[in-house]
Amino acid sequence: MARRPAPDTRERILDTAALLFYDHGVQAVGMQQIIDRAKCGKSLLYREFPSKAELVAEYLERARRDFGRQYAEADDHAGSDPSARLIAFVEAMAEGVQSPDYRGCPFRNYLAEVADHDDSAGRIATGYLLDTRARIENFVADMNVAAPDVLAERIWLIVEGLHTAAAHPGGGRAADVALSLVRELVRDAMRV
Amino acid sequence: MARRPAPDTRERILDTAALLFYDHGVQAVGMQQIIDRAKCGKSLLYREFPSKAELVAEYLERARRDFGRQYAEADDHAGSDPSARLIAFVEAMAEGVQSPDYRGCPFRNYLAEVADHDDSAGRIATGYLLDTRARIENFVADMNVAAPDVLAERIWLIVEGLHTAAAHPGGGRAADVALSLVRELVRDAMRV
DNA sequence: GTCTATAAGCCGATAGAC
DNA sequence: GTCTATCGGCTTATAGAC
Repeated sequence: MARRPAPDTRERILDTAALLFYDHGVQAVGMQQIIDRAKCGKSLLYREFPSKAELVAEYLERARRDFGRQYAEADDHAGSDPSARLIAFVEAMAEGVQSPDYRGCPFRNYLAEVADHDDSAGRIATGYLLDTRARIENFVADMNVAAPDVLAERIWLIVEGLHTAAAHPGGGRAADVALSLVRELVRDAMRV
Repeated sequence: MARRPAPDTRERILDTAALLFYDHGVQAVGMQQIIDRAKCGKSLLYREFPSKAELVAEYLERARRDFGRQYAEADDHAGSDPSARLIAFVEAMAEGVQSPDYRGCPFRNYLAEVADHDDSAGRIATGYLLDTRARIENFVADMNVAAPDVLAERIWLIVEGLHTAAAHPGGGRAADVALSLVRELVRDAMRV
């Protein structure tokens, strides 16, 4: 018999690739870099991930799952009031940008650096954005406010700004600013 | 003497490079592509721009000048009231994202795709963002509102969101949303 | 480990104005 | 013919892929 495959190879490679992709951008990272860092051979990487495009897609897909889990957990603690759930969702996103080595949202970064949004990874990234936006719209729709479309559009704009501003110089307060503004908009919308 | 140099060579190359860089991202565009499109030889490009990094820096520097001119023109028509000048500034930025082939802010895109912000181009991009933010802060400071820092931070977040959201699917209304929200924040801040 | 494509950058070759 | 702006192939490194 031959050597048994290490069980966590795929995850280890994906971990390594994810770190590099996030820190340096997808295009700037070569397959050789990932191989060196993951301490695996080329054939092993290419057995698990048939191409770089596939590896990138898996990186984003896993990020989507991870984010989805975080948001689901935040939602569990938020009770059933739609406005509370909305705030909890924005809080969870705001928490995500607070890391000192935050370098932007992986999906937004991918869409900014790759022009073609119709490949596999691009569809995951745009899908994530559309899902996030739809989630906000659904929460707002359940809130019975006067102009739900306006409120949802505004919150979406702030969420976009949150992820972008936090990655820029002097963006350390973006999370607080976004949260306070969303809270105020929600409060005002429900008061009327 | 001998053959005269074509007068607009440098501008033509820079025009071509700018279009390609903006449409496909800086990293995805090769020097050969620029050479082919600009219908010039390699030596000519390398005589005008000693390296790709220099060419990218010139692309961003020219964009900064162009944007600066647009904003200065908008400011000329805005009168002297700081709140009107602030609104005019945001209107000018909102107009900029309305193009059907808008693919994001060139500076923000560059920072998203290149991790190292300490090279020549990166300093131009971060400088542009810091200048824009400072301009907003200065307008707000001149407005004599109760909490100028909060207002400026909020408007900056919305401006970041404007540029990001407009490049994403379904972002066609981002300009209107951002403008109406900024107008409302300014109005509320001055009412109190 | 090797192979092919392509990147950035360099230099000999070409050609057009005097 | 000569001088120089410009061209396009060449070199080396590195990419992705088998």
